[in-house]
Amino acid sequence: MLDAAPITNVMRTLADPTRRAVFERIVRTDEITVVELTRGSGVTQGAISQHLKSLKRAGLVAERPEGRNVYYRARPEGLEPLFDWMNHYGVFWRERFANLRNLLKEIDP
Amino acid sequence: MLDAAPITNVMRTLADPTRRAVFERIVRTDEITVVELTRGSGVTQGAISQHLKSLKRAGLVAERPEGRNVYYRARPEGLEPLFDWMNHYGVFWRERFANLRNLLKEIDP
DNA sequence: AGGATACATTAGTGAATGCTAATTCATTAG
DNA sequence: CTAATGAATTAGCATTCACTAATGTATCCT
Repeated sequence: MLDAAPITNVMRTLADPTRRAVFERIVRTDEITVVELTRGSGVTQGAISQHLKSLKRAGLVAERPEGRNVYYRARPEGLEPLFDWMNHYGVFWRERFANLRNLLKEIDP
Repeated sequence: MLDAAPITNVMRTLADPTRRAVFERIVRTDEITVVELTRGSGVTQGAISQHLKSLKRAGLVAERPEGRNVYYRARPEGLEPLFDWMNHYGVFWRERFANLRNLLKEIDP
């Protein structure tokens, strides 16, 4: 069985549309500051900082402070629990599909 | 840009550990009733029914009533928004992920 | 130094969430 | 028919969540 905690963290973090949009924007741009992220986000700078904190806790972003700016970048490894989870349950479907295919082969030669 | 609504639905639905465990159990077993799902779930039958309602709304499961039992089975296509999202933003696992996605496409009738 | 800028943090608030307990509805068994 | 079983639904409750407004803490600029 997969460890549930990291998957839950990643999923819960990305489930919120605003926070996921922040993450997506960080992924698209190589590095981006908080003010830039706030611009056009529809929420306050404080809210953005809170979302960044969540993303950081989930291992989805990393920060690089430089002067009074803080540059955020995506951490690809952070998505790994999600990938593992999907890979794990995709395998189940493959097995079932293989069985179904064999079954159909037997029935209809 | 991807449509955010289905991804949000799927992610929010699978983010809860209890509900995700229910889904995982449905995936592993081919078909399963509500009493069976309730057994060893740690929550009430009512709670399970509520989780099943969420899963159904998200397109992740389908039901087959038979007598006074209702059999639930997984709907692989329900995970497609999640696959699409990861395919778009999880660029780093592109190859691994593309393979998995093609696999599911074969399964999908 | 003093003001402005970038970001983080806090308290407080309304809304949503997951749960239980109890009820309801439908179906099967004795 | 009556009792029991499977499942859905409801009301109520405690907790969590996302947000704002305000404040705090650096850092840069003149």
